[in-house]
Amino acid sequence: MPLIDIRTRAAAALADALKTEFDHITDEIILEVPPNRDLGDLAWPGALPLAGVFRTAPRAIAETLAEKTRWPDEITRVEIAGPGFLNLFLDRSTVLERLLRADEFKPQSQGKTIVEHTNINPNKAAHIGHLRNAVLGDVLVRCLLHLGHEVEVQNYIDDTGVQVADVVVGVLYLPEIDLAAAMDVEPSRRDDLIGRIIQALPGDTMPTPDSKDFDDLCWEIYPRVTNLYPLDENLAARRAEVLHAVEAGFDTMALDEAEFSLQRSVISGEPFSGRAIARLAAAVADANVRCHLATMARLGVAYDLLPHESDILHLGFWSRAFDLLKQAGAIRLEKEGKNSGCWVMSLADSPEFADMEDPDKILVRSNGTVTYTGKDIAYQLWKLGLLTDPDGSRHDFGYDLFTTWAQDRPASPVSYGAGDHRLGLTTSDAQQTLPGLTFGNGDRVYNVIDVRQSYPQKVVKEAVRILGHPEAADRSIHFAYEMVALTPAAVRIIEEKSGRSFGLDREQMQKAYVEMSGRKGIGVKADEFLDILEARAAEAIKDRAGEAELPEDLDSRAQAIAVGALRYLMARQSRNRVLAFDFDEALSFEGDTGPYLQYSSVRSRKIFDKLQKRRGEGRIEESEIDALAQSEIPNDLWALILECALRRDVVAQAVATLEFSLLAGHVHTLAQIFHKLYHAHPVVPEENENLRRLRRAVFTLFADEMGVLLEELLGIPVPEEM
RNA sequence: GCGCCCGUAGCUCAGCUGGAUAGAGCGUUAGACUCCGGAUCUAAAGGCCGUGGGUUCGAAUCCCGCCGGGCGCACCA
Repeated sequence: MPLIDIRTRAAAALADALKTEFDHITDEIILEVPPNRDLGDLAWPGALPLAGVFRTAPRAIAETLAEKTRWPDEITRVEIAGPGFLNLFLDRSTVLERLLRADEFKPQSQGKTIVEHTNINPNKAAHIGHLRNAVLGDVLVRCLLHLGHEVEVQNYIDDTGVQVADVVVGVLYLPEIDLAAAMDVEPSRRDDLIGRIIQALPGDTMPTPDSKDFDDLCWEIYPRVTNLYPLDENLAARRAEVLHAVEAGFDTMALDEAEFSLQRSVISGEPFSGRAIARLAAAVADANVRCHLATMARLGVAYDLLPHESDILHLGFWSRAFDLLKQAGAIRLEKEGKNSGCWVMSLADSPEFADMEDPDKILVRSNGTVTYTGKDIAYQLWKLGLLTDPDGSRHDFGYDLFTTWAQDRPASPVSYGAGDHRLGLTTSDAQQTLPGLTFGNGDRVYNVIDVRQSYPQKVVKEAVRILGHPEAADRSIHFAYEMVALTPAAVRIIEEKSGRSFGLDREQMQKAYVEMSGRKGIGVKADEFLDILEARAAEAIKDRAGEAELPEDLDSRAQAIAVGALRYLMARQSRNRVLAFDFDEALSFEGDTGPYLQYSSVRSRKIFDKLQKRRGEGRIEESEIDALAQSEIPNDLWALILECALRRDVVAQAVATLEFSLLAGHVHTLAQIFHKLYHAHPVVPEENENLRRLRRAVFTLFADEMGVLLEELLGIPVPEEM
């Protein structure tokens, strides 16, 4: 029985009294939790604004209502305080009792919610900015599931974009000496290097994440290519060719066939075959996707579907959306001016865009190719179930099984290749289906995307609106968050470690933070950082072990602590503030950190281990709950109980505002209350049986609550020991 | 220029639909259990909540102006 339940009933009772006593009708009665427990457990400040309306002193209003309201039975006492606050006191043992009996909350489903997150360009290793996206998206998913929603998680794969093309350009056209340097091998002829790169692909397996994976190879190649574009005009032309080849596709060409074709072209000096280029690009994208999945698996982040941009192209999603947009008169072909030859969406009629210098957005380039925003409109329509064919049926992808996965506990790492969960991917064969699974057609859609993409996101939303679906547009939500940047200190550390300079000038290094850039190669790679975190956690465990023997599960403990530190770091900061990444801060395990929370949880569970050994008692049992009825519950224990009761209120609030700092703050407060009263309320040494039972009850509640909050909601694993 | 975001303790940040004495962590200083784990706890010091107006019984929170910083306004994503 969460607190929101009592709140709702008390508010309803109060509304009734307001109606009968003052003839005042309202459905907006908000009961809040006062700043401290001396004042009460719930409070209603509503008498104050009503004083003017009723021409009565607020205290008098509050007094009347206190007396006349038929309060729910959990409320034992009502007080008037200050200028007219109505303060409610709860029956402590009743609340404790009901929380322990915890009838599980099963709400009605309100249709399917689709959450799109991660969406890393499949052309290089993930960096810590991508981790922010994945953690926020994943915590949103967990909260939605907790609130009883059906959720589908999609990780969009931009496999036909410029960025993948850039890496392919690098492989095919970067000077051999540079390419070999990027690959960290002896200089060699290109056909040999191509062979080595193809050999480095993970194939159909899921790579184990380490810092020498295929995505790390791409991380080195990519900036070398982008650095060269301004210096070499030919290279830019090559990029256009590659992009074209990628869009055209490769039919069924096998990878070894493509490899042979590319190598033969190197030797003969003939141009590369378009199909072979496209096959290579697909292999590069697929390899990077696998690496990204492996990285996210470390954090316990998983997905239901990998929609591919190439399938959006090949299955005519865009051409269908294009027709719909034309029919609706939302787009036009420009005949002159700077956008001549382009199809643009006019935004001049939308108030939000009216003041823009150029309120038009190009959806089809003058060379006939579609922009990302164009494809995104089609994708968004599909997600909302609005991409329909002329016969009224839903335009859909083909689907295949990418792999299966398993997760032992809610926050454990994800292991791919086994287990009951299926991860689907889209295919270009619309007839292909995955038995028992359907995708898309969501009632509500969250797009977890960097705030810097707000403008194109607004354009996509506006397109949905113009196509006659304003209510669907409102249910399509851009979950915007600020970027992760690096403190200058962090930049210096990376430069030192990698032995190269990013060439930032003095002015840039004086600022509060430096933006990461895949194109320039400035960034902290996700796996690299997780490795550092794990090493530091292992060190901390060893330090604390002192002379004692090292635990056998040192690695898994260190992993749990690393994940806890990282996920909490990402969750606790409000989303629209730039996260300036600093190694010292991120590697801290004390204070307001994930490990602090994990420790409080471990510490509480330990009580029961010791209790079992010394007294043969454990967690509170169902049969003992009645005996708690007459317990006197002191203030500090009560504060812990009340905080536990607050979970659903907090989760609902976090989802409504998309502010997980609220959830993080709640867990931190809870852990803090526990640590503070820990010594004052010993369980094992306590001889008084009633007192011991009460404490067992409260700590059972706390341990369970932390399990739900950390593992289920924040995805932070709680190790057996730390 | 237009739009969005940020400005809270020395530093990094919370502060929910306005509500009672603005909270954490780090850092600084001084302390703590022969006890269920010290990744802990106690205490001290540290705040014109950028600034000026407005609305309100009540403003860190809402509105307007200004100052400082960031981002966006691509035939990139």
